[in-house]
Amino acid sequence: MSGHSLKQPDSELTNRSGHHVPGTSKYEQILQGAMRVFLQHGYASTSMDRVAAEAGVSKQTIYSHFQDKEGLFIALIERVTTRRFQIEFGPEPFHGEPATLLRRLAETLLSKMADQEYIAFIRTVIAESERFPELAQLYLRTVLQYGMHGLTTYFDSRPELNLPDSEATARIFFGSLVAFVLAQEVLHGKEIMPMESDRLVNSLVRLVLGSA
Amino acid sequence: MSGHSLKQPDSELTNRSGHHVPGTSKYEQILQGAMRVFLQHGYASTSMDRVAAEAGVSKQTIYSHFQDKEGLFIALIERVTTRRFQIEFGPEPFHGEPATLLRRLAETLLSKMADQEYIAFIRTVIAESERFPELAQLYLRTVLQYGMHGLTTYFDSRPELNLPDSEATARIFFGSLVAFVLAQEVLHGKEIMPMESDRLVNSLVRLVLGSA
DNA sequence: GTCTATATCTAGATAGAC
DNA sequence: GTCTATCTAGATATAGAC
Repeated sequence: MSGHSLKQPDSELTNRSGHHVPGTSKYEQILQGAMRVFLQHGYASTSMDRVAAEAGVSKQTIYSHFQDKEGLFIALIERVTTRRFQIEFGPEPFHGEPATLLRRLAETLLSKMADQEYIAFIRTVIAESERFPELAQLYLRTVLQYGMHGLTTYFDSRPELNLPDSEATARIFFGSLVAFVLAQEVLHGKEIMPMESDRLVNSLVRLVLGSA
Repeated sequence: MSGHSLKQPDSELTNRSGHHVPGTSKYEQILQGAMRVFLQHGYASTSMDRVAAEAGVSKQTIYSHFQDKEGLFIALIERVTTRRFQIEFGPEPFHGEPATLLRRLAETLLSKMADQEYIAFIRTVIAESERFPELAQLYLRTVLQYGMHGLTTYFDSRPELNLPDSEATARIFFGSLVAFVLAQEVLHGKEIMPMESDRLVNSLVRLVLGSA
């Protein structure tokens, strides 16, 4: 809650205290351990002792690389957001015929988000979005905005689709998919109200193309 | 994590230990205090001391009404899910012309979810969905399933809408709205990628009606 | 049933040897 | 930079008086 801030410029080679850091084996080890523990139990329920044990280092080693628990958590979520869980839609994701493109986009997104680690990651970002609002916004910028921009631009290049508001339509497209994963996976809805993701994708593609 | 389970039958008049309970002033007081603290700070970061202070009772009084911290949290979320945050769509929510009905439904949902307490509530349910999966499912059943059933049935009664999959379409409808609130409010997206909710509603209504 | 006081444990963070 | 050992605060839960 204190003086932590998101680093953009120097994030790869040094941390705020100056002693550098990544590339170092221990540093990576700590982040790996921290990822498992934080994503599984959440910020507050994770102890530094547990992180140390999971990472196979001593607690003091963690504190020599990171300022405190908050600093470690921020570094972890930053890393994981901008690298591991950056959603790549593949090469030339926003080219092709509308029906093919939309279906491919939807299926790619759903398959990337189907991973258990990704589920835990989303849950954690949402859970800590009040304590760490900048991390939530980083997630939105990194993951959502790229897709939004690409799809909006694509819609704009296809006036024959007859979409009155391409940006709002892109929101509906991604929003439906994210909400589906949220309900089915994060909130354990698939056990009590199952639905094949194909049905969602089919209807979604058809709705968007329906105005043409 | 232990022997707690969701009570369905006796939830209103007794708790598991048998000494009954609601109606009691202290009991309500505790739940009120617990709501403020738990929804603001999350489960793990909330201390029983803080709940006691916020509720204006002693800690031991809490333990005489609730088995432990988990029991209190479960009772709280159950109560709040089934009463305070049950989304009512008003009288005869699923009657009328499609365009009017869909718009009214969307606007009702968005306005109910715009409340700060509701935002905090959703965040908490998602945050604790791994520790308390039954609470997440209770939320889905209570809030989502009612709307899903109503809208799906309505779609089925309107074959002229030409919707190939009414259930999937209802998912898209509610999903878009929930995801919008999640991005804009919970994840603080409105500061970095603002969008008027009217634009979403307009496009959503038009998409659904577009196949007709 | 309700309070004050307390037992017990575990957390984050640091000291000091190597 | 890395470890073991430790300090101190705050947590859950309980004991015992009224």
